[in-house]
Parts: sequence; C-alpha cells; structure tokens
Amino acid sequence: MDQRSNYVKMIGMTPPTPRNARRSDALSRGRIVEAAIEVLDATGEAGLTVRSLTAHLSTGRGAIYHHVANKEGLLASAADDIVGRVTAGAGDDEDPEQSIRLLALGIFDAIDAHPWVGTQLSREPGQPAVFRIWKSIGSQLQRLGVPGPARADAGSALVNYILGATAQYAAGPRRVTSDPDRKAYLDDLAARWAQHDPDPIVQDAASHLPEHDDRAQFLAGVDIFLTGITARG
Amino acid sequence: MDQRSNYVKMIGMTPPTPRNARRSDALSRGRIVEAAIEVLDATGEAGLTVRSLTAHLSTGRGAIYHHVANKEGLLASAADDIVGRVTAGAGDDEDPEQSIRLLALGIFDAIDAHPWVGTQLSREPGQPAVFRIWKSIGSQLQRLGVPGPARADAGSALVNYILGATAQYAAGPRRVTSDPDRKAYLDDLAARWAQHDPDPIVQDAASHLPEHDDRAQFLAGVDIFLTGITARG
DNA sequence: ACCTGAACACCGTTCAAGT
DNA sequence: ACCTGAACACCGTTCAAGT
Repeated sequence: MDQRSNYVKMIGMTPPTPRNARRSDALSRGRIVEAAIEVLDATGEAGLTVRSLTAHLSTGRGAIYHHVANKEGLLASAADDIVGRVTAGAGDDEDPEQSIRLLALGIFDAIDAHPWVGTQLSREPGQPAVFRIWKSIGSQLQRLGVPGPARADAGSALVNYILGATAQYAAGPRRVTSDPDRKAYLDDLAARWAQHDPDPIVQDAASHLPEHDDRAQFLAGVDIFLTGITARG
Repeated sequence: MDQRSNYVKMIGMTPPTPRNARRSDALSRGRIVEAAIEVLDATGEAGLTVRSLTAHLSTGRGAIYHHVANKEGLLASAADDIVGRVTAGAGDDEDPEQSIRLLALGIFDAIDAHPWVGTQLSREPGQPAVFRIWKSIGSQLQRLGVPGPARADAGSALVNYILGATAQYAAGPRRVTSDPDRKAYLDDLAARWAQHDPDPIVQDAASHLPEHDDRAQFLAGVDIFLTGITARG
C-alpha cells in the first residue's frame, strides 16, 4: 500500500498500474508478469499460485500457458522486472566505489520491498536478474581499475555476498513487517540462541542481536569487500 | 554411490548405515533424518516427498508425523546433520585465518556432495545449521582479534558470502554431475550471455567462463574478505 | 489464435481405525 | 504408544472443446 509510493522514492520509476485497471483487454506476457508481481507483493511467494494469478486476471487456468512456459519462468521474469528497475536507476556515481555501494543498497531496498525476489535470485544462477547484477558489478569493478583475472574473483565475491545477505534478510527479519513484531522476532531468536548455547561468544552475540541494524550491517559488509579488493591492488 | 567414500575423506566421519539395514526395528527421529539424507542424496531435493520417504522406510504415510513436526523441520534437521559434521571436523588450525579458510572449504565441499543443503540454508536464517556456521566463524574471528562491534559486521559478511556462494553453486554448475555435461553447461551459458549482450565486458567474462574453477574462485572470495577484515584493524 | 475449465497426476498433512 | 492408509485440501500443467 504505502509500498506504492516507495517505488518512486527508491528507484525513480512510476508504480505499476492499479490492479483493476483495463481488466478487459487482451492478455500478454507483460500483463501477466505485472499481475504476478502484484500478487507476490500482496500475499508473498506462497500466495502466488496459478489459481490466485488467474483469478486476479479474471481468466481461465490454462490461459497463461499461451504466454509463459511455466511458473518458474514467470518468477524469473518478475524478479528480472524488479532488479531491472534498480540496475537502470542506479546511475553511475563519479566514484565507482560509491556506485557499488549505491547499487548494493538499491538491491537491498528492492528486496526489502519485494522479499520474494530475495529467495528467487538464489534459485537459478543463470536467470536474467542475476545476470543483470553480475554485469552492473562487473562494469563498476572495471571502472575501479581491477584487472581482468582479479575482476572475476572480485565480482564473484561481491555478487555472492549481495545475493547471500539479501536472501537471508528476505527469509528472516524482513518477514515480520511491523516494528513491534520485528523486535519480538529478534528478542525470541536471541533468547533461543542464549538458551541453546552457554558459550560466552554466543551470549555476547545474542545480547547485541535485538539492537542491530540489518541495512547498516549489509553496507558494512560491502565496505569490507571493497577494502579487500582495493588493498590487494 | 562413490559419494559414500567421500564422507570419510571429506570430514572424517563414517558413512550412514546402508539403506536396507535394520528395516524392522522401531522408527525414531534419528532414523527418519538419516533416511531423508539418503533420499535427498540419491534423488535431489525434489525427490524427497513424504511418499518417497515413507516408502524408503517401509512404513505408513503418517508415521513420521509422530517424530517430526513437518517436512520443513525434517529438512532443517538433515541440513544440520551435514553441517554439524563439518563444524565438528574442522579442527582449529593454529592460524585463525587458515581455520576460516578450512571451515569455508569444508562447507563448500559438503554442499558439493549434498547440493540440497545449499538451498536449504537460504530458507530460514534461524535454523540450527546456520547457527552452527555463525558460531564457528564468530569464534575464529575472536581468535583473530577482531573486537566486539566490528566482529558482528565481519561475521555477517563472511557468513552471508559463504551462504550466497554455496547456494549459487548448488543451484548451478554443481547440478550437472559429469565433466562433459559441466563443460556443456558452461559453454551454453557463455554462449547465451555472449549472444544476449554485445557489451565487451560481457564478451570478455563469457570467454573466461568455461575455464574457471568454482572452488578456487570461492576461496579467492574468502581471501578478499580476510584481507578486508585485517586491513581495517 | 486465443481462451476456458475440467481432468490429471501429483503434493503435505490429518485422523479414524487398528495393533 | 505407535503405526496404518484412506481422505482432505491443495498444487502445476495439459488438453479437448469452445470462440
């Protein structure tokens, strides 16, 4: 709901058309993907079924198979749509390191708004959305002056970190939306850890868990990698 | 099959008991988890259904629900079993940096042998297997002398990199087992990239794709991280 | 050509009935 | 107490029949 206005703030794009506009015109791949995103945002990954999607589109069950091969391809297109807005919107900062930070944060915020993207990106490395991320990171590393062979390692490290961190975030604290619920989630997790293991390192980590900031920690990880990349020459 | 002998080499543990041993004695949670691992290793994540599992155990459909809450909990226990062997077996090297490398490689090799673990770890950050990884990394970072607040960021970065990289690897090249198939997979992916995008950076990356070594690249990522951590003090 | 919706071949989970 | 297996409420996908 207030998600809609976030599109504009986050990535400088207009929001998708309202869900009950133009419901009588012809079906197309684009309309189907758009509807899938609406259902995913409203009800989560488990809420997207062929039945819920075709109900939302007011059409028959088999109709979508004239435009998409299967549900897997539909999810890949939906994720590519979201990621494409980020990579297109993240304009090149003069400083390539800063461009990488902005790109990473753009992906983080997009997955915060569309958690189903986080799990989808881990499903198939060859999908278009993942390719977009590889390409964006790769071009910034080139601008940063990282030479060819080292660039593949650096790009791999950064992309895999971003995908891993956002997948964990999407599957975890992000799932609970309201702030009180989030605090309860973290308090509960901290209590379970602390009870499960008396090791002082666990007790210490658990005590800091409820107050930590996921987004800041994600960015700190990006900076650790940037330091590692530039320190190696 | 030859996977069995890898258990011993990889993590110094004895392999699970053969699948048709002791089929007549009582069901238990341990036996069910063991059977689930056998089915997952033999037929992949999609091959584990309540029906295939109970057939493998020669029991009724509902019997397992007396010992496990649901399939999600069963997968979490199976993954914890595999990860537990790695974290228990990865003895502390004198050098904490080297301990971290060995731990990361142990997880990589375990997921190479059991790809379903890679996707399972991304599903729920609070599951026991993920906790084990956090704890092992955290204690090595402590030995490395990384102070409290920085340690949370460093641990988060490393754990999320490991989870992200192994999840991508498990979902991608690892899926194709034989070497010729693997080469065909990478050739095909490189061709699709090259055809899809004329950008020189993509052409260059695609040309290097077929010859790259996933395990070496994974380790290079760990080293980038370690450099980033130590360079920051 | 595009769409419909019943039919098909599956799922995970429950629960009355057995031992 | 533990186990059985039919029943339940779902899935994604196909395909003959319609327009």
